[in-house]
Amino acid sequence: MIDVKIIRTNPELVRENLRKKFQEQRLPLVDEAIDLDSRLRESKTKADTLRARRNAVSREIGALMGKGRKDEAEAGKAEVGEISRELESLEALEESLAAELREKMMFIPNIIDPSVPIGRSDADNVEVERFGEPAVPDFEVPYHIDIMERLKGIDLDSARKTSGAGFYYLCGDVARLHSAVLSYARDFMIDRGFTYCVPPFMIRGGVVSGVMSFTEMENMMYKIEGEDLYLIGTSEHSMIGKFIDTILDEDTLPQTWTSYSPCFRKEVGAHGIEERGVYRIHQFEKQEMIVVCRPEDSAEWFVKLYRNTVDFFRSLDIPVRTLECCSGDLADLKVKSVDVEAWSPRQKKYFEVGSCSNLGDAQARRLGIRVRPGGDDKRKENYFPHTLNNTVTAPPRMLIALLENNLRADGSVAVPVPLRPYMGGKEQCNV
RNA sequence: GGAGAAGUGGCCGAGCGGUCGAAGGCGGUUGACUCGAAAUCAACUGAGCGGCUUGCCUGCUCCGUGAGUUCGAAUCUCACCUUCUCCGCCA
Repeated sequence: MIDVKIIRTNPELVRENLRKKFQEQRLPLVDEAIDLDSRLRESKTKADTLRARRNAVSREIGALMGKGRKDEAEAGKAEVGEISRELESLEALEESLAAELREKMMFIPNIIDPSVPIGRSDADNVEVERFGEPAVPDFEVPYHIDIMERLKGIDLDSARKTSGAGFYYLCGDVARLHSAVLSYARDFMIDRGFTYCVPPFMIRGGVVSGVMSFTEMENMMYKIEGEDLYLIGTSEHSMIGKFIDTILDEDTLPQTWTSYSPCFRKEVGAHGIEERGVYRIHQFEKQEMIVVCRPEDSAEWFVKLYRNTVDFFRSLDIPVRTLECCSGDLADLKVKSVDVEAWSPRQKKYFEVGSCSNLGDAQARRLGIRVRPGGDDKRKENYFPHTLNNTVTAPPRMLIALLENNLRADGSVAVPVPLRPYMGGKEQCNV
């Protein structure tokens, strides 16, 4: 959600942003918001005046009662009664205008960074940089499920019976590799100065609507029946939500956290659940990183964050590239976003394994996260910090890259050196 | 799950129908004293939203959250949330 003041003072910027995102159908929202905003302020001024009068008269009644001047007090009561009746409808109007405005504002996307390439869909995303040599072995690389099955590492049939499509049992070495990747990712980020955290896996509705847009909420979140609780889609939700309604001292910034959690996603409106695979599923686990920082530092943190993921994959010798999300593919809350993609020797192309986003102050504004400026800061008033989030690694999807890139001709899979301590020293997984 | 107690500003803590956005303290900022620091003294010091004469002006809202009673609610009533203590249960 952007500041109403931007719409009030610079509506053309907001319209231009909508055009850049190919959301022309939302252009009318700008004028509607301007209109609602001015009507809201007008009715607020009116109501405030009435409230001021009511407060004054009520105070007088108190004084009169004290002096025993009952008749005059009764006259005051009558006036306040009348004001209250008048206020009733005015306050109802105020409330409905505010709700309507908020509703409109929720659908006006965040102002994207000037560096974001313009494009309609993910087909227009722009490759930024490649890291490592994408290699294709001289034997055929099977589908990842086949690799896993040969290692007796996956049971999708049982999962379909217990839970349906989009779930999995990981077994044996594959399951161990899964845990090893997460443990290694955790320690990798701790070594880079991030604080490890295991957050709640369920959060309240108020937090959910603060960290994501309504469409995302509809399409992603599982709700717990009969309670105001949702299963998190990523630990980013709990980790940013952690700061809801708080004022942070500036010297506690930047907040740099690396968190682990299972992630639950309905994947409605995405590309659907994959029948045979662990690429897009309802449940996975993820090591995440989040940063809360001063607005002027967020661009720098953004680069640092996705470089962490690149370095992580490179430490496992998996070739990756970074892909800049174009304007039309960028979620409404985001200012800028880069995907990290890993090389698939089977498909001979890169596929998404992580996503790094700068949300600007959108989440902070929705959640009421503010910063109290420190001594040397020129700012005098509390301000909204910027929030960023990025994937370190999300197995089992990440396992696809790991298995494909470390597969040998005989079907065995080499365990990359950094993972061996987490695999009891094991150097390979045998068929 | 059951029984009690409690939630007030950055923190501690008083207030328990009107003069309360809230005593007092701590912390913070500024000034005085000092070569400087400490100590001491003085002033200032919550947030959000609006208005215009943009002023260290002015109005509204906020004492866990939401409803209600009342001319008037931090203060009374109800529901919910959270915390603490005891019991039960459990990893």
